[in-house]
Amino acid sequence: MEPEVCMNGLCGALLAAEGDYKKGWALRSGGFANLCDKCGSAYEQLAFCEVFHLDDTGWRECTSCGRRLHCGCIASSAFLELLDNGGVSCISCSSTLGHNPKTREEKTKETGISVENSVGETRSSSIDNHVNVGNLNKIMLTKLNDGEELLIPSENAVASTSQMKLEEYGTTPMSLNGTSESPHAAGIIKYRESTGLKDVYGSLVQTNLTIGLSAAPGKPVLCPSTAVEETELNKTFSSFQQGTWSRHLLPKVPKSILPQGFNANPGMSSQIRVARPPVEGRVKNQLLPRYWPRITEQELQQISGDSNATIVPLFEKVLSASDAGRIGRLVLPKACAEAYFPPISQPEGLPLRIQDVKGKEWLFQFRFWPNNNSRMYVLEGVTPCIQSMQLQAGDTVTFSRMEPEGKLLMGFRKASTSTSLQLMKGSTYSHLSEFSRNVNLPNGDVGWHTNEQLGSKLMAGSFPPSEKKRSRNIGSKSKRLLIESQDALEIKHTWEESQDMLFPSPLQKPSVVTIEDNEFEEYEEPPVFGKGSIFTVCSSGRKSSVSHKPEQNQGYSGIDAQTPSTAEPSAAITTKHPRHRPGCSCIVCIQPPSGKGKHNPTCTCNVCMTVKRRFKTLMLRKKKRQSEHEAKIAEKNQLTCGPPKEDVEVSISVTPHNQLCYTLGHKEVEVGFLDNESSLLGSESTSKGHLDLNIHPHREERDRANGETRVSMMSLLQVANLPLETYLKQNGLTSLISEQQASSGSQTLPQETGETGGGDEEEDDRLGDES
DNA sequence: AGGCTGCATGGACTT
DNA sequence: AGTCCATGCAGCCTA
Repeated sequence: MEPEVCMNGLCGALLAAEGDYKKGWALRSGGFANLCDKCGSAYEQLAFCEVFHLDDTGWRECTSCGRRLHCGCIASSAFLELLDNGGVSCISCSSTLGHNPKTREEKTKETGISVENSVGETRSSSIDNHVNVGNLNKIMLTKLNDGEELLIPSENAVASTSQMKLEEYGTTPMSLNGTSESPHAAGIIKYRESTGLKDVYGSLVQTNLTIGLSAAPGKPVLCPSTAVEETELNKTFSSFQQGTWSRHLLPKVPKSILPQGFNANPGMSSQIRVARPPVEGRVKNQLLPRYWPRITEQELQQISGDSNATIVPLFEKVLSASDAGRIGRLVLPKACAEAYFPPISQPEGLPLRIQDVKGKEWLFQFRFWPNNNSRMYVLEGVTPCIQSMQLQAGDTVTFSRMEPEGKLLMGFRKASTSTSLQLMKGSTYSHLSEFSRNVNLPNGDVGWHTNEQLGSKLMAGSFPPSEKKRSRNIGSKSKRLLIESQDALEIKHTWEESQDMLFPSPLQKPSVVTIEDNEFEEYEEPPVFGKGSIFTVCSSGRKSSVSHKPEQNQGYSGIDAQTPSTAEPSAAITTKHPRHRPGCSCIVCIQPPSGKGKHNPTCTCNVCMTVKRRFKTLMLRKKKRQSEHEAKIAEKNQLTCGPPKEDVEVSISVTPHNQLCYTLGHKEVEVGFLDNESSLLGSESTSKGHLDLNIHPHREERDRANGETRVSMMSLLQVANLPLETYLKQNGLTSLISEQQASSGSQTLPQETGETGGGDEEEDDRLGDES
């Protein structure tokens, strides 16, 4: 399909070929996505005038459900004129054509900026935050509510595609003036709305406003833009470190982002979380905005009680897993530590008294470690304090200073309440407010990131790149913690899916235990991962009965779904394998690459050979253990009728994805995928007898209407009892025969007959060493 | 054995 | 290329 031109043909923008945007929800640079209200899936909407596809009417189809979606969102509204006939045109075309802008204006007057988005809901914002996009290189925003001017220099222009990276926040750009100075607004705002989860917040507009104000009234105020990256903010804000808070400039929160029942009112802006740039000049260019203390105006007002003390927010930090862990060491941002904490010259540092939200004083050791010719500052002994605050990874600790005493204060903000709940309650900084009832706002600028994390933080399963930066710091554990309460459902779902991957020992029948209306199969033997299990819920519960459905695993990636860690999603994500290097042949590193056809059955690459070796090892081990097992059974049968415990220590399973796994105790190891048409352990008539390392389980899933394919334990045992050579020949692994012969008695066999525990690791290590 | 300490490592990010 | 920082881990300490 040839790229099309903008439907009005005036701006000349090339529109994406259909195939480009229908590939899925994966975002490309400059693109953004909307969520389909029907299926919740995202569809890609490319940056307007860059590549933006409109069909004849300006509607598009959800790539998932086919539902037609309106090309409207708060961002695109900056560019689009929603036509009466349902079509869409960009503002430049619209203005040229003389389209009556009142359509949107009127909507705007009703609810601020009000544009129907893809789901038909009304996204609104204050009219004062009227979207305005000027030309690409220069934007002048004028006449704020109070008459102050905002000037966005060209180098920081909102629409500077080269600099603006709004996706850093996953937010919706908004500018701040009430008049559009640029009738030919055809700027491109790089914008990404969070996608990937069927999240109630996914459709919420996120607003990110960052404004620098000079203290001098009347002067043009440099505004780094409503959407610039942090570095830009840093640069720009450096000019305003000594400015004053300008509460009047706080943007109003779009209704749509507010919790239900939260009515917009003039005080609403007070609840916008503000990232304050550092108040002290010595770090103004060093402290990343992520460490800027964020505080809502309402919180400030709460703090501004009747106390005479002045609270100076210094910085904040999202707790990492390490910070919140039991080690009790809180890594301090270097710049923050050097800026706000006493200077230390010795690694031992010095004790630091910090008062917590309850007024309790804690004594920490503020010290540093030499690190790469630099320093790594830590607060030691924070565990009791963190536990006292019930903080977890993902929560935020805030450091402030009480003036004039200079006492350090430590507040916190729970991740679970840092967004909508806090907006609702407006008590985010209530902890901090306990410090004082009166605060003189430090001179500073306003840099606010309105609900920057609303929604984007929720993308536990698919953090948008915009959150990459922040998520990096907090890791997957933090992702878990950043999940809103509503997303507990997601966790539960994952848990269910994990349950779904358990399968009882084939040799034992599970007993059913009911826990909180959920019926669980209780296994005397450890369940096997990678096989289907039965997860049921009582009739009184939420679900009646859930049998195994391959589709349920669609949410998994091909790898994750089969790895044991899937049962612990966070663990699966946090594994970074820092010690793994190229050539590592551990089971993680040799995950079969996706894409059928990359590996032939005769492929002798490291991955294939390792898999084959392992399979061979498995078979040998299986054979040996089976013979031992049978001997034990015979022995036990003479004494008792109880089933042998060792039965399922080793098992082979074929998942519904045709994935061949073997399980050692609790440990499940993926071997590879069975060829689509073959059953590795099945009948000879259908077996091609080779491992296909590249079949994507989900693709196979779709092709396979029968659902799961399982091999009975007995057949596995039969296979295991076959002479290895026979088996290998049957299954096209003849190459391994010669290999085995070559290596028999030297390396493999002695180890194969060794201890069961750690056998895989031993082999991994050996293979790794070999490689 | 388990906890603690100090350092090393490496990915992510910045310059 | 340099820097930051989250985290792993070896070695030491302690119960």
